[in-house]
Amino acid sequence: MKKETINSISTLLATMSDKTRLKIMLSLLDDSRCSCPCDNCGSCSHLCCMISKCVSEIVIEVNAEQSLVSHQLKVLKDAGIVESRKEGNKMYYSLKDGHIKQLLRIAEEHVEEER
Amino acid sequence: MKKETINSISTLLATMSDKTRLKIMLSLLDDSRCSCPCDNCGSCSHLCCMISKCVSEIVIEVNAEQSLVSHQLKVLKDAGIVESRKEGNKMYYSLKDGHIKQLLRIAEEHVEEER
DNA sequence: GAAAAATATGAACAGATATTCATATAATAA
DNA sequence: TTATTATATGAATATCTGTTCATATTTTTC
Repeated sequence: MKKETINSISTLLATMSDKTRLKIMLSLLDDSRCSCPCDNCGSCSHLCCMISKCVSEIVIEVNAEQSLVSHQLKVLKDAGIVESRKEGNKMYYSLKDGHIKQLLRIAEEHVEEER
Repeated sequence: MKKETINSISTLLATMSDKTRLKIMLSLLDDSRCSCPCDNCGSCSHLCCMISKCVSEIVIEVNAEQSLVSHQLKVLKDAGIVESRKEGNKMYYSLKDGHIKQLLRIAEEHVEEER
């Protein structure tokens, strides 16, 4: 495997491992609002199941300071994990692709089986 | 999601994100010696595809100091990512389950698509 | 235009951890 | 028994980074 690939995987996993960022990602794949017809929303990786939330919503859900959430959203965006769109003075963030969802699901499976 | 689960996922991903440990894990899922009949060894998560290598083999493959490899193998073992068995004065390590293989494969897919 | 709301950013600090060096332990060989 | 090989471990250091605080920027509302 190429050195560059190893570096990228390392960065991806390190970025995903922080607790604050983990909570942010999990709040972005919460499918409570999802209307995806796949009947499998909890575990699928369809982009249509990716919801978007503005910063202040995320701040409430992860129960962290606004500046911290903004800092970490920037880290997630720079890592290519989330994307954003502006609407008025609000900024909406969402997971960028289904791989993140898959990674989180498998990681959860793993730790659940470990106990 | 439970706080404890989030903590465990965080620890798992942080443990996997270190470059030295990543190289160790990748060397343990290298399937060049695998004789699995599944015809899908590169991407399957069968335990029969998990090979085991002794410390000195790993040291050569990841090109790191012996003490560093031993330190990181301990971290991986404590995290439940690898398991070990002793044979004479050699210690053989292998990946503990298929989830790690899946996580690495999806992470690799993700970073390859990003470029 | 001024105030308020929403978000971003810079600097500083504290805590964590990867790496190295030296050395210890354990098993094998001579 | 002594030497050698294989692995593990403890301590120290240096680097990295998550968090906080203060403040800046941008948009909306009054």
